[in-house]
Amino acid sequence: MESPRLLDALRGAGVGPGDLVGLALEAGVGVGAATAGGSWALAGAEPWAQVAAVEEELQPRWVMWSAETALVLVRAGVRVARSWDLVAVHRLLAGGWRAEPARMWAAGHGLDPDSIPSTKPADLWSSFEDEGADAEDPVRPDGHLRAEWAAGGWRETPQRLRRWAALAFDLAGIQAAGVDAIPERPMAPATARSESAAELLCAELTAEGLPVDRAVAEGIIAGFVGARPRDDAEAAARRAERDAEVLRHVAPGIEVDLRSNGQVKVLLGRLGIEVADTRAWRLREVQDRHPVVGALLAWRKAERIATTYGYGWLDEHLGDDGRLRGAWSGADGAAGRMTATAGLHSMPADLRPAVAAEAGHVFVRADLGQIEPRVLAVVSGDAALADAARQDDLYAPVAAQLGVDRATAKVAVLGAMYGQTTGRGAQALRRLDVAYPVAMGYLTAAARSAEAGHDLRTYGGRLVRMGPDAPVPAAAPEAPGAVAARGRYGRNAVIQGAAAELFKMWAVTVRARSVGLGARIVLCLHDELLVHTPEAHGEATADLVARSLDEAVHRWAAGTPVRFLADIAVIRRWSDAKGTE
DNA sequence: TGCGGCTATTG
DNA sequence: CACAATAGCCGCAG
Repeated sequence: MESPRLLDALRGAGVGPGDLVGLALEAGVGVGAATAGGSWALAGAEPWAQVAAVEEELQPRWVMWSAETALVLVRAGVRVARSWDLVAVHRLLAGGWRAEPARMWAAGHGLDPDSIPSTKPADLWSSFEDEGADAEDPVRPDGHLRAEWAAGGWRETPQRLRRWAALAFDLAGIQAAGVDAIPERPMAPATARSESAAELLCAELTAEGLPVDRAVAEGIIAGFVGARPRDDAEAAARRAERDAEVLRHVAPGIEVDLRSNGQVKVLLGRLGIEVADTRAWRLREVQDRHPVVGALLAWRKAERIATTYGYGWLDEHLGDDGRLRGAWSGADGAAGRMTATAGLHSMPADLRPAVAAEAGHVFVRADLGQIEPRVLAVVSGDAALADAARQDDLYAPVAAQLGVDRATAKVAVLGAMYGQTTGRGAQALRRLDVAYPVAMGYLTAAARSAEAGHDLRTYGGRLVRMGPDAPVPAAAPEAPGAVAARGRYGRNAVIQGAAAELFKMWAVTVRARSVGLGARIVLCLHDELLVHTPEAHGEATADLVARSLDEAVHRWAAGTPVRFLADIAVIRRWSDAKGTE
């Protein structure tokens, strides 16, 4: 048991709730901490105990270089309420995805990222630069972080942890000034705090996982691909059986690799069925022409389970404790939605019955209705659309305004946000321009700016990079359609990105308010939350989720007439929830 | 072996 | 089949 010496130091320095405290820690080495009043180094094998003591007494805002620090804490059983995540805020300020310490440091100090020193020994220039310098100083004479420190050298000694924590504290101050200095985006400081908390949530999601009932999952998988094969030979036999079920519909002796779309297309051609490609919706159109088509569609579904969501998937990602784990990221490289590996965001609906609350627990499932058009109403400031967004069903008043049916109105609104220019919604789109000129103008301005290669900022202040190294056109920039593709990307990014910001604000509010109930968010799905909570607290958690939405909306868009509605249910299995709209 | 294309799933 | 994501397999270039 270590004595709470860090607590004494920070208390002595006058640290109180919400004050920034730089933090760096390494198992087996110790912990470093820093504030404006000084910095401290403490050796110790389990440095998180020091952090836990400070958290309990002082509730500071911990400055972390990345969510890796949060993951170390969570895995040691330590949860902190507040953080300033340098990676999250860097991505907000600078856009893109790359956020190594040296890059963030360079951005904060106005240094050219191309001049960041590398660790390569052949880098003579950086060796020259280092001559005569103190290797214990993490900052080089030219202002860059020393490569050896950034590559992990900061972990080596308590003294280095102290310096690393001090640098984090300094960089947080620079970033905070940066988010305060975006006059046209007053929400940016709030977004920075919310995105930081989202990184804490991601660390918890990564460490704790999603409750999955293994027996139920195996039963569902067996229904598609049969019982678990005992060895490779049996697996190959099962695979051959599935293929044979399709091939029995064609002449014997025909060799077709069903996994090769080219060969499938040739096969269909020989049967007199010409298709442009072999996508499922196209195959469905010609399903009545030959029985092999239906068999092929069923085969595709089973094949997907076999290859992606089968026994191998369970073995790789489902722990003995019944938790399915993937790596969570707080913001993708584009507009800032949360992402997760292990297929957590694209698990087939067929598998949802396997996502089951543990004994003595229930799920609270909540999903936002029509979040994107409601977000459009807020961020564009369109009074007419905001008026429509007062209703439970936004599309009903829009349809009445346009003089079209609801389905057409919905397609048109979604088309406007995605950049669709053809099809059923095209005519209604022109009516949208007349009825909601402010909202449509907002989207058009984003599209034009993106087409010209100008960066965008979301409502919450996230930079969406549209320059030469933007994530979007991977193909030649002047290829036909590339300009239009940039426009669609930018048009959508300001909506999807703002929706992601609101969603995360909701999620971290639920996280903050649910501590006393023992409720835990176990899945975030862009507009949907799944919360695992003790059975006795199901209704209380549902109320909390609803109140948290009101609180988040109030903070995100104070005074807006736009309503954000959540469908909330207390359930035992994810599949118990009614289907989405 | 790496990468673009195709396909499927989710929001 | 518009916007975003992860993931797997095929076919081809190096």
